Amino acid sequence: MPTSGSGVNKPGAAAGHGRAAGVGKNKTRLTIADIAREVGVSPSAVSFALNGRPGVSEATRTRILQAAERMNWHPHSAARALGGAPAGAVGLVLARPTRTLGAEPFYAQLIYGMQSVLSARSVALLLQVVDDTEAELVVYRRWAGEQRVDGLLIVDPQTKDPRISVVEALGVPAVVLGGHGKHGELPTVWADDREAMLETVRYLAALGHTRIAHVAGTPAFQHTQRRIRALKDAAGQLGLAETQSVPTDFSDGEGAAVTRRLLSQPDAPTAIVYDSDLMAVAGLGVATEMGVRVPGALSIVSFDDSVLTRVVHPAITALSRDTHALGVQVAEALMRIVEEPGTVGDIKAATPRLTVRESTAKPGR
Amino acid sequence: MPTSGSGVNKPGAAAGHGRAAGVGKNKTRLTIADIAREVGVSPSAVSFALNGRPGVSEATRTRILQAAERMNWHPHSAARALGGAPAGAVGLVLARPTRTLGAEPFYAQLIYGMQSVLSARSVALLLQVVDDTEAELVVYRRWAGEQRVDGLLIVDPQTKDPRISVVEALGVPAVVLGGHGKHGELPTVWADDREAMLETVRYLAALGHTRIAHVAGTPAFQHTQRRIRALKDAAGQLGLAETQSVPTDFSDGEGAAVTRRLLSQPDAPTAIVYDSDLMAVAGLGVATEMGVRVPGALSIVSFDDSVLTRVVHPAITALSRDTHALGVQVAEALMRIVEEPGTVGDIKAATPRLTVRESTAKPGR
DNA sequence: CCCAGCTGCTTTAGCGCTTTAGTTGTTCGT
DNA sequence: ACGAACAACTAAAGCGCTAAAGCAGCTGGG
Repeated sequence: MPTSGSGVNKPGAAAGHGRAAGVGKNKTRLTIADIAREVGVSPSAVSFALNGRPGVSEATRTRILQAAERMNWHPHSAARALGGAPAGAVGLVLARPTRTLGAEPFYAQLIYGMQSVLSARSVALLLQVVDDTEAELVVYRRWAGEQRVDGLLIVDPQTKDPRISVVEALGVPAVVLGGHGKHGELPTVWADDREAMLETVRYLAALGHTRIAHVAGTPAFQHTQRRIRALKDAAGQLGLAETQSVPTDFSDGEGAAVTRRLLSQPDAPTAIVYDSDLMAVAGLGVATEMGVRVPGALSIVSFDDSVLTRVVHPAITALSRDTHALGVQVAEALMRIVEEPGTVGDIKAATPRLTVRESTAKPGR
Repeated sequence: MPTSGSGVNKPGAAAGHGRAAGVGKNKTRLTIADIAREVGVSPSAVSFALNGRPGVSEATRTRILQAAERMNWHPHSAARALGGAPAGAVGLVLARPTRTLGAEPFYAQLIYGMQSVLSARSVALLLQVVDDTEAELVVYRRWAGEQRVDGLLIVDPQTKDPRISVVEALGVPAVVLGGHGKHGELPTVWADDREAMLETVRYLAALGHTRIAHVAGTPAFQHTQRRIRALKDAAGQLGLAETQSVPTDFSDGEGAAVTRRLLSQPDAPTAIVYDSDLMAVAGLGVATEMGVRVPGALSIVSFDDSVLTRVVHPAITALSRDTHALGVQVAEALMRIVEEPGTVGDIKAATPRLTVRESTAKPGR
């Protein structure tokens, strides 16, 4: 039912209708007609002047601009959009189970980075948080139908991602954040997770670790798969026999539970790589609780960096990247594809670099 | 020729018209006119049917609704808005220094809670992150001028908050999150910070603490002031001589620095209350680093709760509240004030309750 | 048997802006 | 000196939708 809950709309309530000619002018919006009257020209002249198009003399243009400024006029976004202009907004949908959401500073930083590009162009960000991919698709369809957004950012690409084809079919320009390849025609901004994982494992191996575990994220995510594969490949190259990847749902609870299980094994790993900072911190907590000294008996690496990893003790070695800068890159790509579709290819963001802190050391007792 | 008056005006000339309408890709939006044509009625009949207003028979209404459904039609939000309908969006501006932003799960949870109300009504959330209050005002002015939002949520009210009067002047319905009183005519959703602080101090005093410190947030925030005052009052009532509040910028860095300073004093506090979970964790880190045992030699309480406090060791005693539920309350108030201005008064949210974990105990030696 | 009073539509107007097609008044080329 | 080219405007149409007004056809009270 496309119609049912149409926003805040409450047509019935408006029945009272005080538009009578009698009483003082009801609060009307300031329009270009007002400016036109003020300056003594036609509305179209005002439009020309405001949009920097030819058709008015410099003198008139200046007078119009000054009047608009003085009267504190702003274009009515709906009126512009109706004429075919872009909506002036891009959309971001976050599909995350409640618990984990918000624990990760990643999206907040990303959004902040995006804003520095968007707000410079006066483009708004429409944000929606939903429960699952199904709900996400509904939002995309609605936004597209309502012409609310000019572009979309799709995050956390999955291995078989239904969103790609839906968004492509809707014809809304979009950028995928997070993985290389397999996004239909949509360009992607991606970081080299594989290389990052390889670097991490090489480092741990160089320290002398052979039993390395990987507390992974949701297997449905492409980047999870890539990291798992990278670990396996690295293990092969370096001759590490006992590596393992354990999938989780990214929650601190599972991170803790898996860590407890790993550390209880007869041949417990001497190093654990966590796919998120929150899980790494939770893992550190478990180690402390079990009396496993970090980094003495266990080295810990987080695949994501943030205040979290710095604030705990010992501070956690992490793969850090400039999330703010990533947001800038993403937003720029998005603006580009909105303005000139087809001109944007895949963009490689900086590879996360290992920031060594206090949680990693030679394995020993 | 059902509707378009295209026959009236120089039919020949219309052929050469602007858009590449001539050949092939006729990428026109689906409009109610299309539905009207399909069903064999006028556009207004379609409008009536879709909006559930009288003026069409039930039979026709059904046919129209089915056609709309089948053709997957969605109302063009700009067209509706232009007619005077609400924009179908509410705005939230976060003014925060980069560093601290994102470290706090609070806003993510709040937004998630708001969405459960907003998305049920198909109202979008416009989010903007800015550097300071000045920039925030600019955004409000623009959004109001562009008629982009129907309502605003103002967070972190300050002691002398310039935003209140600006927003009131703009005439945009708004709700203030966070403090009681002094918001002009704007209603507020507030939690009883004072009571929460009193409860905390009473608890600590009951444990036997007399030297209690408070690592506060930014003094400009109303809630910071309220907490500082509450601590002072509690100290008076309970006869605690050496309490103190130290303002910070909410960052983990200052939280750590202040903690270090406090613990280095000759008569170091035996309990510290932190205004944010991030600072509490940072403080815990400093204590660990300085060899001050928690809770043995120092009790720690966080004024905000989240995964953060649970994930560290020892887990931190915190004032917890249901942020998601708060988001729901806020969004409901906002929707209400948008639809029926004047009917919303101040709303008191649940008082944060002390969740005792492992970081608090009797003061030790 | 006429018309007030419905019901169920259609027509028309208009929201604020952009855009295209005029319409002046000037200046220039020859 | 006279039309052409141009500059600087104005007029008007139209984007998709809602809402007020209009208008057929029917009903039923007098």
